[in-house]
Amino acid sequence: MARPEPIRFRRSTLGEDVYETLKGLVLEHSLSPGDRINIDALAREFAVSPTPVREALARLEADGLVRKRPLVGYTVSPLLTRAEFEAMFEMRLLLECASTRWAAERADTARREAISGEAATTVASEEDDPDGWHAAFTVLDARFHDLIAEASGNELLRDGINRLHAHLHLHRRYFPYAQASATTEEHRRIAAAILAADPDAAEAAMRDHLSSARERHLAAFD
Amino acid sequence: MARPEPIRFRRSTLGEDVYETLKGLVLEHSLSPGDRINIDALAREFAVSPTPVREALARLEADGLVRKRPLVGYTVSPLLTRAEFEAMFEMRLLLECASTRWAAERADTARREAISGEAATTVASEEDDPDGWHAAFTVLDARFHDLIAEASGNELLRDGINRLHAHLHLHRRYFPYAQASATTEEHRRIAAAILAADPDAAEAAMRDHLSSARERHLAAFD
DNA sequence: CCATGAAACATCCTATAGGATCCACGATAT
DNA sequence: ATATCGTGGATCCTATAGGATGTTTCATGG
Repeated sequence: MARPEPIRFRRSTLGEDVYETLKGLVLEHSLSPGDRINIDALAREFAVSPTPVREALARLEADGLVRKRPLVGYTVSPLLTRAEFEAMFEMRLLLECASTRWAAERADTARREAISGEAATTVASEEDDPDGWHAAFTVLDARFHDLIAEASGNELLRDGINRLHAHLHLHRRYFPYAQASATTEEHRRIAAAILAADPDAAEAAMRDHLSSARERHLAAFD
Repeated sequence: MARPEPIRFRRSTLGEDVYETLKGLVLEHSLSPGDRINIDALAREFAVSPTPVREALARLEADGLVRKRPLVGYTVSPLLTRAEFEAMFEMRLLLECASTRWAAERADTARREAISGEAATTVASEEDDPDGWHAAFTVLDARFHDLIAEASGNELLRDGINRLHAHLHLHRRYFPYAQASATTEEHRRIAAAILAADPDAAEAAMRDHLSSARERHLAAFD
């Protein structure tokens, strides 16, 4: 807990900036799951008053990233249990498959090509910074799935997927896995099916991808 | 805009109570879609300070019930457009069908019977209070779907469904429809299939139910 | 040695006040 | 008449301070 950066920001409102910053701290594990969050301490650290911090925490709670016990305080949400993780992947399977199918059915040409382009992109292999590499890969993965969700044309679906992605990201940071090559190949297959406007193939490819990803991640629970 | 109730509540924290109260006001249309929300005025009305009101609004924004423009103010979220409404029902179809299938597959006996019981319940037909009757029917419907979602054993799924229900409710209040008898019958079929542990039949029944409901609601857009 | 109760502490929660920003209105120039 | 600019008012946003609550510690009795 040593981040004595005053952090001078002012994009629009302090509450907004504190929210984004805090979200980043949680997602990159500068704040660990289970940690208690001292509002006054955070306020001092950010050189702001507790008021915008409270507002940011209220929003983070709605995202499920922090938990609140009234008159006691906030804590960073604990890591998913195995059961919760399985439930999360059930939900992902549901949402992502639909997202992919609809993208294959409805997306305009520009979006289809954008998805293919994203799938073709690979992370520069900086061997000297495995941690940074993993982060870059995660960003790439999130963007790929979000592009598909956007192409599905259903913003509620997109929101739901992104909401899950935050928790997936959280889990990944704790149990990084290195099988990125398989993931990239699976992404290419999905993108190809979407480009070909083949909903069945696209959904099947996404289903395979998520099933494989699920297996890869489940190893962390052993 | 005349609700001079001081509102003395103290369940746990003021922020929590204000959140629940405001949510109720929006859902029952005491605050109409598009209305500007004056933080100070609300605080005076509730006899609290603006601070907990802000916190409640931050949470409501995450629920999608209010919209925020930084440095300008909050407004009640506008009613769903036809396209958004269709997207919402697409999402509902996805989530509720899975919810029903899993409930039929996994639920324990007690929950199956609870669902059947809820489906068998009918709203007392108070002819003198059609508005109250409609509200009661809405509550019944929400509880039925939530019971199934709970029985599905996936809390994330349940959250997602309830999130959608808030918007459905909002739309319903503006365009009340009276075909409750059909709804009740459809509920019974779903409950029967779940009780019989027949996932395919349960999912199909839910699909029919939602398709019918979609048709009933879509009339409001003509 | 363990259980119970009370007091001190830390922290959260709320109210109030002032600075900052946006919007609306009106005046002036073209 | 229209467009542009400046001013006033309303409202939001943030900081500070004090009351309220939960937690912990420590002493006391069994």
